[in-house]
This record gives sequence, C-alpha cells and structure tokens, in this order.
Amino acid sequence: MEKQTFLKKSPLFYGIGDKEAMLRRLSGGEQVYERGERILSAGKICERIGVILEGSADVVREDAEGVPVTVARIAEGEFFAEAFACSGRALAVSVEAAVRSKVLWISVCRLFESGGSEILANFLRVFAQKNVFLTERIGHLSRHSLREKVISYLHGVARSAGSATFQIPFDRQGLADYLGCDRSALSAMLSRLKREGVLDYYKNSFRFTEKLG
Amino acid sequence: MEKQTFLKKSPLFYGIGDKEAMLRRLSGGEQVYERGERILSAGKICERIGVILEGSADVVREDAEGVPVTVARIAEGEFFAEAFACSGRALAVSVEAAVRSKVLWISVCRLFESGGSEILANFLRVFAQKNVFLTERIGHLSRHSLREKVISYLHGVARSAGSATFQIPFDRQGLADYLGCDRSALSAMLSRLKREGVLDYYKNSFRFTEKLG
DNA sequence: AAGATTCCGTTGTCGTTGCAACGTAAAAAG
DNA sequence: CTTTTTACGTTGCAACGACAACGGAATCTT
Repeated sequence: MEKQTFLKKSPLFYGIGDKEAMLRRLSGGEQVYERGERILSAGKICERIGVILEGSADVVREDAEGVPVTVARIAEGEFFAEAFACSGRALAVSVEAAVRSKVLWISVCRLFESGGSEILANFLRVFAQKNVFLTERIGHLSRHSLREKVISYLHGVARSAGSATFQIPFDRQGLADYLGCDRSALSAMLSRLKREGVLDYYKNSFRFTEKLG
Repeated sequence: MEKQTFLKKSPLFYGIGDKEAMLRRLSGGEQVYERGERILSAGKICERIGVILEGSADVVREDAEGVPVTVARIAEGEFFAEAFACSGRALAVSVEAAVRSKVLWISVCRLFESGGSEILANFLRVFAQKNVFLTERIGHLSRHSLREKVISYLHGVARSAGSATFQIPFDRQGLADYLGCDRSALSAMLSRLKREGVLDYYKNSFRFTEKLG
C-alpha cells in the first residue's frame, strides 16, 4: 500500500485538506522490518503510532508464565500502539513483523503539539469507536456461560444489522477467539442452539428463529 | 461537587488556561434528574458527554432476553456516554439516575468545532488510557480457565506495582464481576492457589510466593 | 452491647466446557 | 484430476465452574 493510498483511505486523515503536508508535520519516519524482526518491545515507552504500509505484524503478549502468545495480527493499512503512545503508558505487548514489512511512524508529540484540531478530532473519533467495540466485546466476554456468550454476541450483530438474518465476520476459530472459548465447544453450542430451534445457520449466515429482543 | 472542582480535577481540562471560558464554549447545559429518572436511552444518538456533578448514575444494558442489567455505576466527578457521543454511534446502554443527580453536559460538536487543540489532546489521552484498560481486561477475560484469569489479573497488577506484593482495588464480588466469574468460585480458586503455594493474601493485599514472570 | 448487615470462604451438586482426537467436506495447491 | 490443506462438526472424558446454601467474621447501626 502506498502512502498516498493510506492517506486517502484512513479515517485518521478524513477531511484534512493537504494530507501530505499534514503527514510531513506528523511524520516520525518510515522503516522496513524483516520477517520476525521485533518492531516494539513490551515494557518500553512508545511515542509513535505505527502504520503498516506493507506486510503485516503480530501483536505478542507474554502470559503469566512468560510464554509468548500472539493476540492479534495487524494487516496492511492498519495501525498499532496508538493507545499506548497516546496515553504515555508502557507497552503491555510486543509487536513483530510477520513478513518483511514497511512501517510508517506518526509522532504523537507532534500530533499533540503541532497537529490541528481537525486531525485530533479524527483521532478522537477513531479512539471512541474502538472504545465502543472493546466495551461491546467485554459485554459478551463477561457472560458466565458459553450459551450466553454466543447469544449475546449474535443478538448484538442482529441488532446492528437491524434484522434477524445476518452474517458474521468470523470463521468458527475467529469467533471462538473473540468469545474466549474453545472452537469445538462453540461448534457444539451452535448446533445445540440450532437443534433447540433458537437459531438457524449455514456457514457465516445466521438467523434467529425466535423473536428478537 | 462544584463545577469548579470538576474543572480543576478532571484530566479533560488539564493544562487549559481559562477552564471556565473553555467550559462555556463547550457547555451543553446542566440538568437535574430525580432518582430513577432516565438520563439516556439505548438506541438513541447522543451528541453530548455527561458529567455527574452531584449524585450517581447506573449504566443499564438490556440482555438478549430484554432483561435490564446494571453493568456499571458512574460516581460523582465521572463522565459517561463519551465513547458513543464522540464516535456518533447509537447508545448500546441506557443511563439512569441512581439518586437525585446533577449532570453537566459537554457538547461534542462544539468540542470538535470550537474546542482548541489542547483540550482535544486531553480527551485523546483520556480515551487512549481507557482503551488500554479495556484491552487489559479483555486479556484477562479471554483466558479459558478461572485459574488463568485470576493469575493473569494478579500478575498484571503485580507488574504495574513493580513488586510481588501489591493491593487490588476490588473486593471479592468486584473482582468476580471484573473477571466475569462467580464470587464463590473466585474465593475457592484464591484459596486453592494459596494452598498450592502460588499466592498468599489477606483481604486485598496479595503476594506472589513464586518468581514473578 | 446487641442486632443487623456485609463480606468472605467452604461445601456439594450438576450441568458445562476445555481438550484431544477423529471424520468429513470443501477449498487450495500441485 | 489428485493431493494437500483447511474448516467444521461430533464424540468422549475429566476437570471445571456456576449456583445455591450455609456459617463465621468483621463492620455498621441503633
């Protein structure tokens, strides 16, 4: 992805007149990382937001026993470390290049000091939206049984779609990760709900058989 | 809490020269709500951020069966609806006054249009920090067993404290809610970890007996 | 001081779910 | 077309955890 493409498509730069000039004001440089190379290390303070222009990167968290676990993948055009950089908190995760990747860095202090109100407003909107998504996911994860987790999630999607028929953006493994459960347990619960007549589904298309809350 | 106290203490107005003038620019008015009165309704678009100047409010979410569940309480000096208002998304929750309460409203469009860079940067920092907290909680909630949830959480606190001895800001029920589990199951797990020699604790004071990851 | 209330740990039961293993179907690679 | 890989569902099992109920300790109230 070219820098121009990113500038054009990213909500961070939406409505900014001279996007390239703005990026020059905010730029913290570009850098290429080889496959497997460490981009950011947990525990460090990061003062830049990273944008993946080419390639992809893995977010790695160390669990309690010190075993590294990949918790997310950053794809082309997406960014990372934004919350840590903007809040000034130490990184809780590390980031590694999954393949040879080009990263565009955005300096947070320049954003705060020489960025305009428009771009700050854009960042605020993006953060607020992410906030809503995270809170939503917490709502599902907080349920005490798998059945409730699944129904809570599917109802949420149905409500967003405004219809009892809807599609989900996950495959089974992805949904299991999102809901913090086992894939096979999820499959079993889905077919149980189908058997009970609550749901019907085929692949990623779902339909609530009963009335919608 | 007086408006001046809020302005002085809130990170939203940190470093703003004339805080009162800024608030006048952003103000969406003040309003008093009686105990039990609906402040915001799920499904609506909200264009203001609410600040509780006096009293407290409950955040109520409707579960899949339509049963209202209180998911959080907003205390004096805290704010609510900020993520929905700033992202422009419809409210996923309702807010009701827990007691007779006074709410200060902050207009988001004025924040975006006539607010300065400084205050936008403050909001951005606050959102980013909340983002980090939410992500942290998701990390704990995503674990597949209660044992892992508890250890993940406690290790996180220990790491923040930089010591194997630390205090937690929850009572047992509060921690159970945070981790999405049953209180008695949590108690049982804690005493099991103590019995196994992993942990030691008394009330809210904890200590890891083994090495810290 | 006595009673009421809250908080916490324990126990027992039963449904649940993580986990490993397997089979099938579809998709991708060759 | 054949082989390989990936995605899903199913099953069995053992461990787990939600839930209810209880008792004790500490705190608050009167």
